[in-house]
Amino acid sequence: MSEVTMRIGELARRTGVSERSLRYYEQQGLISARRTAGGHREYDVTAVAAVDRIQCLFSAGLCSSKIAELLPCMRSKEAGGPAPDLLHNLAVERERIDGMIDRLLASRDILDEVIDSARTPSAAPGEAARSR
DNA sequence: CTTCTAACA
DNA sequence: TGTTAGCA
Repeated sequence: MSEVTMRIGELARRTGVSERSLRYYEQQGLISARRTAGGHREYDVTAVAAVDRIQCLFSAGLCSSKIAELLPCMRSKEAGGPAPDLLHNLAVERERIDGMIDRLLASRDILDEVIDSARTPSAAPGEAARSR
């Protein structure tokens, strides 16, 4: 079976994130890794899920600094609760993501229009009706 | 061969 | 980010 720890090469392979990016994540304080006697980064299996979540947040448009603030709030309940303005930032990000979702749905509708018309030669979408 | 850091044809 | 250099 797979070991409980892995080095950067395997974490990169398992997450699809480049080793370069993994080291960058660490510089930004997004992930942590202990070092072997030789100075090589050593990750435990939970790092895979951690990197996946970071990627998820990055793809949603959050910058590394926001992600860095957000992550610690997931591990355990901060003594005193999440920072006051952090909560505000997250609400703003949430609204932005809602906007992205709307645009994605609209984009999908446009693709569906083309896909559907290709299946049914009946009508032509938009004005692109030059089907040779 | 793999990883590390630092830096840029 | 990629990629490369020079080590360990």
